[in-house]
Amino acid sequence: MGEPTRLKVIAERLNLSQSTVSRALNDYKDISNRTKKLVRDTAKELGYEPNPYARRLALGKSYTIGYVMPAQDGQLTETFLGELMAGMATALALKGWDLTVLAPANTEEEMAIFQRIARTRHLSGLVISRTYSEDPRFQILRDLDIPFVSHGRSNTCGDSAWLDVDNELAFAEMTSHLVSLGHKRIAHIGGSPLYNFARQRADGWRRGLREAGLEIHENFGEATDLSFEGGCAAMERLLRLDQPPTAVCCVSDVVAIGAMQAIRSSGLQPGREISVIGYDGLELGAWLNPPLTTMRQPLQSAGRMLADMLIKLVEGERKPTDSQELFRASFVRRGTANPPVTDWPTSRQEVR
Amino acid sequence: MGEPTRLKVIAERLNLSQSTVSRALNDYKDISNRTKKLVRDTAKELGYEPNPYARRLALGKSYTIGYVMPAQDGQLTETFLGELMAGMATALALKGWDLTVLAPANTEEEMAIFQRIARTRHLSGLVISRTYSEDPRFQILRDLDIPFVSHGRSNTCGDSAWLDVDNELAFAEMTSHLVSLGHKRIAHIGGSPLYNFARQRADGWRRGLREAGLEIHENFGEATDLSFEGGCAAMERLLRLDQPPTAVCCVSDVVAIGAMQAIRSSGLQPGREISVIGYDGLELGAWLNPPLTTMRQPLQSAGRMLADMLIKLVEGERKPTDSQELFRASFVRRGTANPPVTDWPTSRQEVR
DNA sequence: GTGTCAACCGAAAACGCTTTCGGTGCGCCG
DNA sequence: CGGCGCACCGAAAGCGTTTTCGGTTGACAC
Repeated sequence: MGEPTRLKVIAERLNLSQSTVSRALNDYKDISNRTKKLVRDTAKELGYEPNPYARRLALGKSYTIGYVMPAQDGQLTETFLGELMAGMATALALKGWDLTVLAPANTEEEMAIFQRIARTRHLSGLVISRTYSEDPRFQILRDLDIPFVSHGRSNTCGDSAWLDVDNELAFAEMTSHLVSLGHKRIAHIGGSPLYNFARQRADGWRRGLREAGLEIHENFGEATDLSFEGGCAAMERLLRLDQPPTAVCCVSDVVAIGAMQAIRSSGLQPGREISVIGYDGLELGAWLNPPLTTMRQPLQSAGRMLADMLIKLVEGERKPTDSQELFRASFVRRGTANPPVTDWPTSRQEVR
Repeated sequence: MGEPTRLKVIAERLNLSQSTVSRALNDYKDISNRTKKLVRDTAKELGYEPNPYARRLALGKSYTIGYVMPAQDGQLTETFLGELMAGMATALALKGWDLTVLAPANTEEEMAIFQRIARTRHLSGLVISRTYSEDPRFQILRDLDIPFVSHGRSNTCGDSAWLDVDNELAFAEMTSHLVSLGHKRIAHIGGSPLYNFARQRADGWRRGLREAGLEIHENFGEATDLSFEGGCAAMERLLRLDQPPTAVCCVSDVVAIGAMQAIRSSGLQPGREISVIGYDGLELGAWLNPPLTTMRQPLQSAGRMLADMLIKLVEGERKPTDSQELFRASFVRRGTANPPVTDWPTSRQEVR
């Protein structure tokens, strides 16, 4: 309805110039305290809010960053998107910045978006996620001189800014937890090593075994789809081994749930003959029986941190090399990680 | 690195005025075809992209809409957020519009955001979601004259624009499907009627019963938390009835999974003694055993549609009253909806 | 009484785009 | 040959800020 109030009207109302009003509001020191107060009061009274686009034009800054949604390969059921974005949005709003969403359908579109940003500078920074082990985006964004923070590291991330959870540590801990329960035959169902987090988690599993002085059976290291079916198939392969594992670390909760399914349909019970640990901390894991033991990474706080890091980067308050944050995942003890049972797999034939 | 190319440089390069170049690019009819082609070619060659903020300032339009994330009451595990936002973002990008995310922590913050938008007009429209049966936001946004589309209807939505899925129809269909399987004692585990979709779904259940000529036992109509525990507790209450139901329609998959849990822990099997149907079409429902029968609503397309509707609204190409879209949920047949077994609940005592 | 300095403010340019208005040429008709 | 209309383009204003630069006061010292 009513036209927004502009600098002009509050200037006219006070018989001041626009520039005085502007400087009063921006707390310049060559404006008397009396007029500052006067200006601020009437600004508040009239409900003045500066026009962001005029402001951005004048200042040559965009006060906006973009979040590049993970390319929609499969389903976009990533349950973490909501929390992560909420975290970013709130942290940005605190400083008057905006968050815009970019949803490239494929790599070409993503590249086109990067090019456009480089040309118009209408976004002053980006947050990218779902990083690959060899991820060309790092080099491209550096070449285009677009400030960015990645959620997840990469082999190619070089000196750029990132925030990651210590996947390797998490899976080392997961493994050693199983060791402390008495397990000796511990397998890993991982994802494609093209995904950097999958590689890190597999590394963590190996490190956990090494630190426990256990041998690494390479046929205990499965790589599969990041899906229920993938976990199912991988677990079936493990179950067909001569000496199957007594515990498995799974790259994700969804994969773990698939593994549980495979265990159950071979007549065994997850958490008894074979312990299972997932990763993600999905709520739904608690609804299974037995409820899935897992590890959870912080998301809202990660989102806030990503935003804060990027702002500092854009403002030049910090260099990329000083913007590298490693979060730690926390254990969620539920029902599928228990000491091994003694009569298995020795008595395996009888079970079938 | 390099400064973005501006109108000025391409004007100088061609010995034309800025205004000519601008009009050439915007296809004004008082520019000769020859110069239009000339201008466009060098614009492409130099990789020209207009500065969006200058453009928005000059035109007085923002070419940006906001998506108000559901307030973070509990967990933000809404699995649909990603898909919905991806749909909106892609539809907007097609027309050169931006999507910004708003994440108010509570109602006061939400109101403050609305006020600010009304003052600055820096967003030309909003998409709101998670609507309540009595939702004050409709009136407020109308009063503030902010164009908006709601994802979900409300009693208070009046003449405004909305996109909704026909919840009532879905639950009527769900119920009549159970009737066609032979069920006569069909219960409903719903959510708080404060949520409009919960009220609609309960209505659909009643309508399904009515259309089948079945009596409506009001103690078959449960209302509970939208959570696993809520579904669990409600189902336990139903199981304690003298004559328990042989089938339940659940307001959501998560609630349905809770109900399944309660059924199982009372010694019965979901899909045999008691059929269960959920709603949402969550992937994870397929991983349970038996896999959960459910209904799915379109999300990516809903997001695209929401964006398109809002653009038309903002551009004045359509009135809110002509922007009301009703989607239809589709059945996902899995394993928990089967004909009733004959020896139950007659032989109930023996089962226990 | 003149000069100096600080304190305070206004005029105006700039950001990069759109759009109105007016002004050239040219052909064409009367 | 005067006038008219058309096709094409440039100058300039405007969008709402910020910021530079300069100018006006008054006080104060010399």
